[in-house]
Amino acid sequence: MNEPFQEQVAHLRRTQILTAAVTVFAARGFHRATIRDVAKAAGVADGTIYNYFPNKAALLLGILDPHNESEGRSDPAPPPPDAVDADAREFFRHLFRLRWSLLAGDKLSVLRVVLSEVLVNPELRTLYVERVIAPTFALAAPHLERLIAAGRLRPLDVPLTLRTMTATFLGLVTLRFMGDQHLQDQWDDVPELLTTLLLDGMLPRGSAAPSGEGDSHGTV
Amino acid sequence: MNEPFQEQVAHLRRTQILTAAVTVFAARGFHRATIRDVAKAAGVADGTIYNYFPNKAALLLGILDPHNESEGRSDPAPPPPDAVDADAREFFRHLFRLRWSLLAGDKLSVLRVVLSEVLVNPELRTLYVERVIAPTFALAAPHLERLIAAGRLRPLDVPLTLRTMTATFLGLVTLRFMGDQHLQDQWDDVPELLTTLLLDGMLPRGSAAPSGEGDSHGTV
Amino acid sequence: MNEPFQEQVAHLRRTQILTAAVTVFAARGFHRATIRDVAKAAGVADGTIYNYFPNKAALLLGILDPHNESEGRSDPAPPPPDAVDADAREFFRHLFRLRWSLLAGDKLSVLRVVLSEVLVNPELRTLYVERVIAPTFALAAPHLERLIAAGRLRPLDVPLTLRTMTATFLGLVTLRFMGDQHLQDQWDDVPELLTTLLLDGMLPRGSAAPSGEGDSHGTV
Amino acid sequence: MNEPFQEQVAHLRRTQILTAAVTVFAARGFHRATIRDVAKAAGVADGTIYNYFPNKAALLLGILDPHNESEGRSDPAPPPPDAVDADAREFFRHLFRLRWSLLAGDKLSVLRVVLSEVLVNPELRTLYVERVIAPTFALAAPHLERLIAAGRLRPLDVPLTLRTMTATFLGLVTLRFMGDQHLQDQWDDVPELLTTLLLDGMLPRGSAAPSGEGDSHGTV
DNA sequence: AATGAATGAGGCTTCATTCAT
DNA sequence: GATGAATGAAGCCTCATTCAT
Repeated sequence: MNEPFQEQVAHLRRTQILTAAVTVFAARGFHRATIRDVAKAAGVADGTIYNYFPNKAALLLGILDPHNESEGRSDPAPPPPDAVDADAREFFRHLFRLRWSLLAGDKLSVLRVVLSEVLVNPELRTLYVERVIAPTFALAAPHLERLIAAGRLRPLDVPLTLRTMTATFLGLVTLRFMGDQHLQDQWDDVPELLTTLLLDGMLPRGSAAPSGEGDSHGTV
Repeated sequence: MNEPFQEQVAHLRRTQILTAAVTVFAARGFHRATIRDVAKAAGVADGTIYNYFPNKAALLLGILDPHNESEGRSDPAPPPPDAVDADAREFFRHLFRLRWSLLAGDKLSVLRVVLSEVLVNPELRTLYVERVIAPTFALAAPHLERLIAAGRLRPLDVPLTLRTMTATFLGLVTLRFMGDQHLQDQWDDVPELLTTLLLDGMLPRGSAAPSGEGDSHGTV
Repeated sequence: MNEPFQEQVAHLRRTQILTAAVTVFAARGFHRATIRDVAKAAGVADGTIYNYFPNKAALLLGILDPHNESEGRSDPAPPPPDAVDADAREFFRHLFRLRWSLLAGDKLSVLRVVLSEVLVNPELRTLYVERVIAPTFALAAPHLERLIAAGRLRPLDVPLTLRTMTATFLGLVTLRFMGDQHLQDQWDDVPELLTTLLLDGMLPRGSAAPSGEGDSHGTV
Repeated sequence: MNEPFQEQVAHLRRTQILTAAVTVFAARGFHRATIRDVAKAAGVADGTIYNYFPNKAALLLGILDPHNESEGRSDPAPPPPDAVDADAREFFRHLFRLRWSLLAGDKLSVLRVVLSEVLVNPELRTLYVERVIAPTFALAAPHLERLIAAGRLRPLDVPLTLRTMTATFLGLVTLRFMGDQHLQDQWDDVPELLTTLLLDGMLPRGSAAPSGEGDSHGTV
């Protein structure tokens, strides 16, 4: 009866520390940030952190764990118009906008640090794939498949296409991290651009199809 | 008469150290790698490294400097079929394949470390943008513009499109670094996929155009 | 209630480290002494020192700071017979003896190191002048001036005379540091000698005055 | 026949290196100065220095060795009016002025470094005493003794008085090194001041003698 | 004898982690 | 559980010295 209370306190302390870690890591990067930095930002003593996390790396892992979300963000979020019925274009526009909107402020800074470390730290990498990448794929794949089945999309290699789309997101964020001015300026236009680009391609409307059979699309 | 010799020796030593750095950084990451690691891998004493580089970070910078390429690779490379005349599709296919082929073995490992550090190290970031990203854009932009002018591509926001394409590359590499099995298996199919995806989009051939004119999608 | 205790402990630790530093610096000199030496002498770990001092040089500065005196020595010290009324000779005798007595044991060893470093380290130099030299001048000047005003001393260039007197002290200490046997043997006679020398000069009593007019001393 | 030539070359090289060492040590201090600094200033390679000096410390020793004087300075110098006959005052005035004039520019800077190191380096200390201090005493003592014997000076403890005088010089230089403004401004007045102060003392002319017995000095 | 690249011991300092209070 | 001082391993870098050329 009392335990739940204790647990809640503990949970809050964990969250408090993780929040501080997010801030500090975002500001200084994982390696430059010290445990003391995090402790100060969290308003606790250095040692306290070790009551909740076995070591510094665990803070990074903790950040990735949705279980530790600071607020009970309704993660599922406004689910995309789960719609085969809807326009495919509308579906992707929603999807992209949603993803984009999730990348605000702190999230973006964290992503920078996580990406940086994920590239180089196998343990974190595994976790990141498990916790973030794989679920994303798992979530999106059925949609794609249904859209294809419904003929609203070309027959695509679903896994590879998903990866490409995800890659484009990751890459755009990366480029922005690198200080790209264009991206910074037109950041909010990106989802729209992506929608068009991915759905319609770069060729002029009405151009030849891939292996360009003259009539293949005339009938559509 | 003697100087050139000494210079060559020095250049070789530099290269020797950089090569070792590449290996070590690739294996352990920049932060986990110690100067001693690099020195050992290079077969020199710790101090020797500092005869050629002012500090550890300079090793990373050195890796980025094409001036330090181990072999005098004819960097210009087989220039893409500089062709408005050619098929746009052919152009991109070449471009993608070329870029892809440049990302072999060592290069890939280096990219991992560089990316990781670039995300978090402002100095390196600047250098990377200057040395790698910006030149890439500068090189590709005219091609895109000409293709658009020739009506072989839709009127696109060139800078943003370039960034998206680059981003997709970066992102795919990143995903592969994360151990993605699909990408690993089908790595060589990626250029072809990209060509199709970017040129034709995901919609079925003959589908509606971007902002849908009157009838084109009325049937949907 | 508890804080004062912690503070006291911290103060003690500081003192403990400074004391060790004094010993080690005195024995090995500042440059030859390592942080590890000091740490061992203080019975703490290397890192602990950095909880109390930002760097090695700060140890030296700390030594100069009277705030860190190991014992709460009643610094004001037996003030010299603040006496114009008293014999000028008596005044200086007291002054010299006092100064001399302050240069005992540890103090002397510290002075050696400090002097050595002060000569060459601008930062320390500034601090030393501020903390030690200037106060000494400020303290002594009024006395001299009063004695002169009272006609007990010749009209002297007070600042320059003060500097000369201080210089003589510094120089004697320096010579002793150089191992001079005579000084070592007659160390305790120095104050008396100085008193006589400075007050009466080296000329035989009754000799000509500076600009030596024949009769000026005939009356003596 | 050739050897003398070789020797001369070697001597010149030695001198060249020592001169550079003087400059560099004066500018950066002994510890902050590196062998490379000296080598560069001398226009030779690092290793060359070790053909002439066994180690870095030897450079400092070499500086003290009059054998290595850059130019054949007429060291004996305009010997003071070796004069019992002369006025004692004149003798000291000359002496002080001479010593003072020797402390110009480079010499002063070197003294700073040497003093600093002498205080802390036993080997150098010994050498300095042997080469500089002792000879000074040896040179001056007879003069003092003769002056005393001639009744031109009070009966003084010659060794101790000499040390005091030397000390005053050392100390004044030290104070100047510490940046004392007064000394810097009135540097050239110092010899005169010293002459007066040491000969006549600080008491007003005609004041009481040391332990002031009326007649005690009438007989001198 | 001159060179200067190579050496590698050693220094200062940082900081993740521990643990007595 | 919380604290934060203490710890000490480890890293980067300097630089006196050596030695092959």
